[in-house]
Amino acid sequence: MDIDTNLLATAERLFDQDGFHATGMGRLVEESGLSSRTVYKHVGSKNALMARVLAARGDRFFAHADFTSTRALFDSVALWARREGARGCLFFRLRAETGGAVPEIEAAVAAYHAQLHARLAALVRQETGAADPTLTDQLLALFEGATTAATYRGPAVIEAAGACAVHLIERGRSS
Amino acid sequence: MDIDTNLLATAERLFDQDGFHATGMGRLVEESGLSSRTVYKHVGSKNALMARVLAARGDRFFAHADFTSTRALFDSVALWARREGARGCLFFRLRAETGGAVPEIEAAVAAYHAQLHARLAALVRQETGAADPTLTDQLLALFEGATTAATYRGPAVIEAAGACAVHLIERGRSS
DNA sequence: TCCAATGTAAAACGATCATTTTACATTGGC
DNA sequence: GCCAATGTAAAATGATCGTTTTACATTGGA
Repeated sequence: MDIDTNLLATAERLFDQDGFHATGMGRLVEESGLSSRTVYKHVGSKNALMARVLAARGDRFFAHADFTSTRALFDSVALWARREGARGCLFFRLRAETGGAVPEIEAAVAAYHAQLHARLAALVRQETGAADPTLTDQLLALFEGATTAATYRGPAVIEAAGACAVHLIERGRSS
Repeated sequence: MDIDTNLLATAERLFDQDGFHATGMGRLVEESGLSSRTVYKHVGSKNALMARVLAARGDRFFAHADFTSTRALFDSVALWARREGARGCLFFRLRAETGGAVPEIEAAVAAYHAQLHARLAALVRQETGAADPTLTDQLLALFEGATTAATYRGPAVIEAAGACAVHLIERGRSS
C-alpha cells in the first residue's frame, strides 16, 4: 500500500476511534511503522492531516451512501454504522474538538455539509417532483439525529429514522 | 453570586463556546477573577469540573424544556437554541473531546441520555396512549438531529423537525 | 484578641505533545 | 558507479497545560 494511503487510513481509524486530541502524532508514527520525519514530510502537520482525513472520509461516505431513494439512503447508512461502528459524525466530532479554530477543518466540514444538503435536496426533488426546503431540512435532521442517537441507542435508531423519512417523502409526493 | 455558582456558570460558558480542550484552566482563573488555588479548592480538577458542568447543564435544560406536548417540546428547544446559540449538544461534544476516556463524564452523559429517552418515551405514552419504542426512537432522532443540524442550518431546522414530530405523533394517535 | 479558615499572587513542577533536527542508511535512475 | 531523493532512529526543542506549592493577606466568630 502507498505510504500516503496508509497514513490516511491509519489516521482516520485512530481519529475516529479515540478522537483527535487523544491521538498523538507519536501514536500515528507507531502504528504506521514510519519515522516521525517521514510522517511529517508526508502529512505536513496534524491539522493538515486531519483536513485530508475529513476530505477522504467524505469521499468514502458519499461513495458508499446510496442516494437513489430515501429508503436506500437510510439502509446504506445503517449498513455503514454496522460495519464501521456508530460513534457519531466524524465531521461534527472533530470540529467540536478543535472548537472551530482551525480554518482547514472548518472548510472540510463546510464542504461536507454543503454536499450533504445538496444531495438531500436533490433526493427530495427526485422523489416528490419539486424542491421542498422544509422537507429537505426534515430529512437532514433525521439523518443527523439517526447518526447521533445511534451512538447510544444502537443502529436500530437509523432504521426507525429511515421509516419516518420514507413516510415523510411519500406524504410529500401526494401533495 | 456564590463562588461555586460563578465558577460553574463561567466554566459552562467557556466550555460551550470554545470547547473543553481549547479552554485552559488559566482562562477560567482569569474570567472568574479568582486565584488558581481557590479555583482548584472548589472544583477539584478539570475533569470533575466538567462533570459538574454537565450535570448542571442537564438540570437547566430539563427545567427549561417543555415536555407537556411534542409541539411544546420542539418550540422550547427552538427557543433555547435562539437564546443560547446552536453549537450542538454539549454532552455529545464534550464526550467527543474526551474520547470516552473520563468515567465521570461518561456517567454524566449516560445519565442525560437516559433521562432524555425516558422523557420522550413518557411523552409518546401520554400523547398516543401507549408505549411505542420505535416512535420514541424517531422523536429522539428528530430531537438530536435538529440540535445538530441547527449548528449549520440555523434554528429553522428545529421547527421543521418539530412539525415532523407533531405529524408523527398525530399519526401514532390514530393507530 | 486571636486563630483558623479562606482568600490572593505568582512561581514552580511535571508531563505531554507537535514539530524539528542531527546523523546515518538505502536505493533507484542517469 | 554515483548522486539525489527518500527513508530510519532518536534526541532535542519549545510551547502549552493541569496542578501544586510557597509566601502572604484578610476576615469573621468564639
